[in-house]
Amino acid sequence: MKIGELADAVGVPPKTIRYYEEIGLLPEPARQPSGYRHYAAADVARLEFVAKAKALGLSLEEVGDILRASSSDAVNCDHVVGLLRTKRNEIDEWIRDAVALRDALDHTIRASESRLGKSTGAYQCPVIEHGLHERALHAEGATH
Amino acid sequence: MKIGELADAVGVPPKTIRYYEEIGLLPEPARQPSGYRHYAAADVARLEFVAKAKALGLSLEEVGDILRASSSDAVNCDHVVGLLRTKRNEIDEWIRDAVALRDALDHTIRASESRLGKSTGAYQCPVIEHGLHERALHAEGATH
DNA sequence: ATTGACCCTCCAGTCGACTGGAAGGTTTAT
DNA sequence: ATAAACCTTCCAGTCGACTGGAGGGTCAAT
Repeated sequence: MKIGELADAVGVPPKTIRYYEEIGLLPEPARQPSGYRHYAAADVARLEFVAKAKALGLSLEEVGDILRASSSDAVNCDHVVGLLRTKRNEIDEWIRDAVALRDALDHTIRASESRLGKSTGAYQCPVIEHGLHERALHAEGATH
Repeated sequence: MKIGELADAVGVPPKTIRYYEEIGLLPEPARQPSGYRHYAAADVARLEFVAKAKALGLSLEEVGDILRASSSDAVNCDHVVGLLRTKRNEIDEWIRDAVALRDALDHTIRASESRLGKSTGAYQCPVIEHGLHERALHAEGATH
């Protein structure tokens, strides 16, 4: 299988496949006499795994960790599960921040609507004068 | 007020303040004869606004939009509220994706725990063989 | 034989929000 | 007077995950 076929099979551009190889996510494939990369079924599986893990929100580095952890001879993969658990908790935290942020914006918007046009301060805009200033304090650390 | 004092007052490094000036978030300040930037109270307010809006999850570009919208002579700021509403909806979408992702990981983790050590396939790891593969389909588009 | 689609490598650029550092001028404190 | 701590500009680098393009080789079909 050539790189374009692998690309079509998995839905990942050839450039990206070469990039994954470069950063060590995919092993260096065999080469045809022409120099073309030659892939086998196992490569489809591995690339698919990368694509899916990425779709699940893991970074390429994390995917690499998992791949390295799981292709070591160990049958044990506590390591991998631990990684996933850590990731899960990170996402959970992120959700909490995002919910706080959304709620802060809701407040800001509602408050602003009832005050529209009644500005007095420097920015001529109640959103800025009243809205964000106070609510922002509750959403700190929500940047991500 | 010199840049370092403004920096201390708001908790933003001098470098970052110069950067904000460069990209137009802050106006060019007055200069002392020495060439040092000279800031007034209004600059503290504006920078604080930037910092807080950013903490609320807005990009610097979005902050710039708001600042431009609100410092135009219009008392009306439907524009700003509209911006916030759009942002709110975006965040809401993130949250839905993230929750789906977290739930997928929960499933994966629980399933893996009950299968630990019972691997048969190429990667010697049930997480990869059984876990991510199926669940990943439900989490597509969750990358952010 | 020639076109066009593919493949190769290598280098550079993108996005956002900074951050680091060099080389030099100024202010403040001792 | 001198050192430390500040300020100035400008240029380059960082992170992650690619993407674009130049310049060239190969393969399949007409």
